Amino acid sequence: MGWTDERVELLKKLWQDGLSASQIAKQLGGVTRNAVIGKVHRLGLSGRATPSKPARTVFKAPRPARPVSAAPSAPRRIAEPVSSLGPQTAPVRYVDETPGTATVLTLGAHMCKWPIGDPSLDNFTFCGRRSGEGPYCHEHSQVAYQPAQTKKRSGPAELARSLRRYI
DNA sequence: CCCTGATTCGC
DNA sequence: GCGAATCAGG
Repeated sequence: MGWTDERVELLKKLWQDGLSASQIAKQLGGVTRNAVIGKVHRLGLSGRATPSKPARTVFKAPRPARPVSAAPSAPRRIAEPVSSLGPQTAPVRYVDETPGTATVLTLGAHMCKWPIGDPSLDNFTFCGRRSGEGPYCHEHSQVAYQPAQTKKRSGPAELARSLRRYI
């Protein structure tokens, strides 16, 4: 298939709508994403808010490093919250609150290590509030350590299946 | 390994 | 002009 006026027009539209090359290729049909990209370049279109990519190549925000004052040795291990429990865990609705104030650098021994935000982003922080014995503060502990799914599901079949996972 | 766009280069 | 192969990155 060649690039008819219609197809080129559609390509332009989709590209500037923010679709990825592969998505456009799939929608146009008969072309690969390489063909789409090649055409895009030839048309002089390029640079665009790409989804799923900050597209922030060049400058990489030179880690300013916060003031920091305490916690000379921050714990390395990052505890991860248990999020995969049974189906349906809507009840939990703490969320939001005050954004974490602790960074991986300022995170102290007795600070809540509940992750706030996307760890892949640079504004990622930890809850940072006081934590007791465990790694999390009172509130986040409740979220992290939910009872192993209360009632329901306790039949022989379920039990057998759940046990098999640990063999 | 999935994805993204960018570039090259034989056709 | 075209696009597969390849590159560079998240």
